[in-house]
Amino acid sequence: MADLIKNASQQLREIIENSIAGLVAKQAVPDEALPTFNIEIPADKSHGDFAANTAMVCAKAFRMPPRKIAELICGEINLEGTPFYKWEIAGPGFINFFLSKKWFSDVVENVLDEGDSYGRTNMGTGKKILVEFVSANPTGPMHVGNARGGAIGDCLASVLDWAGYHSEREFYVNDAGNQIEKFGKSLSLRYMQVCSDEGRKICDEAESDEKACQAIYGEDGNSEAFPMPDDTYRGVDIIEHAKKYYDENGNKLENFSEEERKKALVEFALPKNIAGLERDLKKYRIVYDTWYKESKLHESGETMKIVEKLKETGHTYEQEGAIWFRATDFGVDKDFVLVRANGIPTYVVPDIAYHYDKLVTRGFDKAINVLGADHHGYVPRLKAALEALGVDSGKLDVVLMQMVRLLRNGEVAKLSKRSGKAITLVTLLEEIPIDAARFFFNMREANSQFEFDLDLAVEQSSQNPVYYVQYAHARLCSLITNLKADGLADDVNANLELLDTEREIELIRHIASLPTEVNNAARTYDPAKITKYSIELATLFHRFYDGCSVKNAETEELKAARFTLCKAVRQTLRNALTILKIECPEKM
RNA sequence: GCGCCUUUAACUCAGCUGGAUAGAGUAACUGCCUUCUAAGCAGUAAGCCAUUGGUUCGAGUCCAAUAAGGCGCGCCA
Repeated sequence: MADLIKNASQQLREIIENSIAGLVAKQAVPDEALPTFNIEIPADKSHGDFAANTAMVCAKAFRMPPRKIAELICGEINLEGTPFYKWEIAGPGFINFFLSKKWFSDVVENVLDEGDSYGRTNMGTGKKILVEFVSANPTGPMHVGNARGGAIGDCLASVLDWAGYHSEREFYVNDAGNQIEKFGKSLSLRYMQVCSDEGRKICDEAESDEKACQAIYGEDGNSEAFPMPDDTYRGVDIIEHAKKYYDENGNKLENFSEEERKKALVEFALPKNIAGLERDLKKYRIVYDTWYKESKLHESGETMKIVEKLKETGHTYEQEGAIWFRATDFGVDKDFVLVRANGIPTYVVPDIAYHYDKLVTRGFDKAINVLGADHHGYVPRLKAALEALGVDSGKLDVVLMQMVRLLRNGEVAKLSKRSGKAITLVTLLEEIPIDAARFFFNMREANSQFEFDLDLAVEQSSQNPVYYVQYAHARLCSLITNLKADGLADDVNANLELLDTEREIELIRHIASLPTEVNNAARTYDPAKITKYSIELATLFHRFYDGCSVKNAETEELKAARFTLCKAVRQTLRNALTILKIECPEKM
């Protein structure tokens, strides 16, 4: 798990600190506390591989001009035995350092040594993080927002894993509460329609089940043959469930009480829906460690226990028959209701119990929720309640994602091209490749509203970044295969210090930064950084390919060195794409 | 009304804890295939980093105000 960039940067810091200590000992500079200075990677490569702003931040404390300080520091430096071969004072007082050829050669070797685990770091020191994402309502199909949340959450969990955390994926199943009531009511009404003479007539006249649903739903999908009240789900999927139940069990529920009928239909349809969510997400390459059911919290009594616990904290009160939580005690602008006047808790209560379970009962060091931005108002409430319960609310982090707008022909697309129905996760994946979906949803950071160009995602051209990256991989594979066929041994012993043209150096430098980038992505909860990394790596490789022939290299030694570099590039690209769960085609 | 997010090239977006001349991809224009995959590469052009103040050696980055856009403020989830 070597991170050569981090190592070099740390060594550099020590070199500078030692140098200043030497100056202090000689009384060349005042014995002041050393201000914190930065070691950064300059954007402009002519400024070296690392730059230190030490001289500038010390100007005040040392009461000397920055360049003078820089000269003193450099006078004390001995680079022998370090990864650097020279320093240089530049600009207002930056000290720039240049990495030696040996260092670049070590990078390539290191990648090949570490293989499939190159890029992994131990930043997380095994801390347990639970990533909850999608958690779509099981009463209906997943929408495009869930598709984005799925890609982001899944890759985030993956990035955290690579950064040395123990990450788990979880789906919170809202299989209780009001929306399940609504689900039952909708199913019940649809079932009664199917049982009715008129409804069955419509079904019988239709040629297929799908047509039957369409007929009940209405020709244009809007005006329904049987109008449904406002507080019901009107999707075709509800009709399908009702009809399926009727086909399998007949009209036996017709004379049941409304409650019993709802119960039977929910028990029939809900598991099918949940299984459907699992199946569809799996197709999207998302596999959860846990499917956590809300109903479990009710059955075990945890929900009501949380209310009691909150009461004990003294931060609750009763008003108009309802139990309120005094969130204003925790800096939230409004109090909120925990238990309604009718005795039924609001959705927040099981949510509090659920997060208490994550952080206390199950002992995760961190819980991350990937949520739609429309839920942002709810986060401070949840945190306030956790604080009241003595849980450090800093352990709960939320990644908010903005809405996605799908574009087709430059216009906002609402309906699926194939089915003509609203675009769901499933219909989206029928329209565009899974690689493209996962890649595109991870091209932008979560907290930016973005436009998803459907035409571009299916396009098989250079304009489509996912193909651009995959093409680089295929090119590498073909190149490596050809060279092997040409007689190059897979384990050829190459002098990698021969790789010294600008394109080669740039490529190696970028290869070296994968561990750093993994850490950055984990620290900022932003897997899009890995997507960008892979695009950049592809660009640098294509540039290398164009400028440095491997097959026709000037010497056999150089050929072997470039061949080895190509293997390292392929390994690095594979690892980046593996984090994102994007396929690495060997041929295109 | 209160709160959160956003504002960088014609378009879509990067810009890590403040650093040197603000970057990429599209679109536009110009070149490069008898040579390892042209699904590629090189080049040109394109900017008052929304506006105004402040903090300091130094601001796209931090703070405040303003403007425009998105979202949230239920005994809905």
